[in-house]
Amino acid sequence: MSNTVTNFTQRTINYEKLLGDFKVLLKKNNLKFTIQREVILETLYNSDEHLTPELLHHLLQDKFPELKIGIATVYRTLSLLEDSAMVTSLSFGAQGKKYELGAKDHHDHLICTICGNITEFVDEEIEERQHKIADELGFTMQDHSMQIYGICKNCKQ
Amino acid sequence: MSNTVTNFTQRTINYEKLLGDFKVLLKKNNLKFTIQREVILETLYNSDEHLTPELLHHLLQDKFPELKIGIATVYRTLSLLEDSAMVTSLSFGAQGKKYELGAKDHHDHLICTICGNITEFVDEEIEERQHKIADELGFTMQDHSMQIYGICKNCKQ
DNA sequence: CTTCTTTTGAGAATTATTATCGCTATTATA
DNA sequence: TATAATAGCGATAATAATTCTCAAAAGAAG
Ligand SMILES: [Mn+2]
Ligand SMILES: [Mn+2]
Ligand SMILES: [Zn+2]
Ligand SMILES: [Zn+2]
Repeated sequence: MSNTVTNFTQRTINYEKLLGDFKVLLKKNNLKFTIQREVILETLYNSDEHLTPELLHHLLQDKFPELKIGIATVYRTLSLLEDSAMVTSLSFGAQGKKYELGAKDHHDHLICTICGNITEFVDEEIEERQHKIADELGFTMQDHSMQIYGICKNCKQ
Repeated sequence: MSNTVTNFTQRTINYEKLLGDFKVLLKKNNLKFTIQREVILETLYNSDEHLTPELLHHLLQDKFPELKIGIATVYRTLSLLEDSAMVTSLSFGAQGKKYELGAKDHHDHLICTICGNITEFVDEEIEERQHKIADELGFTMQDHSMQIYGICKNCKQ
């Protein structure tokens, strides 16, 4: 059990709970609950992918054309959600960031350098070592991110 | 020994060797050995920091004002060096990349979220686990990067 | 409703990075 | 060393990603 690599695909929180948390957060900070913020949260929730702001914006335009959500609102809301730790971002070697809802359990990423696909995993041994290392070096650890780059099964053919 | 966290500060290659390698690399690819490429390599070698292209450009302007090195040359040369695996880059949550000479041994990073300082470390246990994980998931691992974010000793006061 | 405040979309501005181009420096070779 | 061929250079224009500005619209509270 302690040596296995686990793949996450399941959500660990339901949408109603998530939305409730979001509303509480907003109220606590004197922010308003807007339709834009709601549909952005919902769209993130319903996506299993890691989304760029641009891709998220396209999804929103497709699903909610009547709202005409602006790209600035997407950026603003992603920042808000990230600051509140409701989403996390992943920055790649090259350009841009990708966001995902943080309502999943913590995990790290295996990224195919050819097709760009991302496999998620978590390894308890590594998680433990990270804490030990931060302690030893006098850091109060807040977060960490780890990416393994390689060529996936498909791309090896 | 196998449970210790090691801090790297020393170089593992001397400059003459590095420069020789660079010249070989250039010749092999029909690229020319220019004074700009040389001083960029030298400046990277003499810096212990992780440099942004912009900061590197400033350093070059200070040390070699007569060359009037352009920012485009800095970007071009960093890309060349990265493609040739002579430097590696680190991309942060927010904006931009930072580069460092890859002539040091491989290591990961502990980054202070307040002052931005970077501590380097390597942990053999983690390195091993990373290989195992890639194998298990059918990836041919090419590289990896790991950052631990936290608050450093100084900033805790 | 009315008032007060926050948020929004559009588009301008900014920042980081890359592309273009005419001139210059390097390299190979005679 | 002189010459010719070619790659690299700096300046600057162009792009791409992100942030800012601002007037109008929407949400919260009473
Ligand atoms: Mn993920
Ligand atoms: Mn480093
Ligand atoms: Zn792939
Ligand atoms: Zn610090």
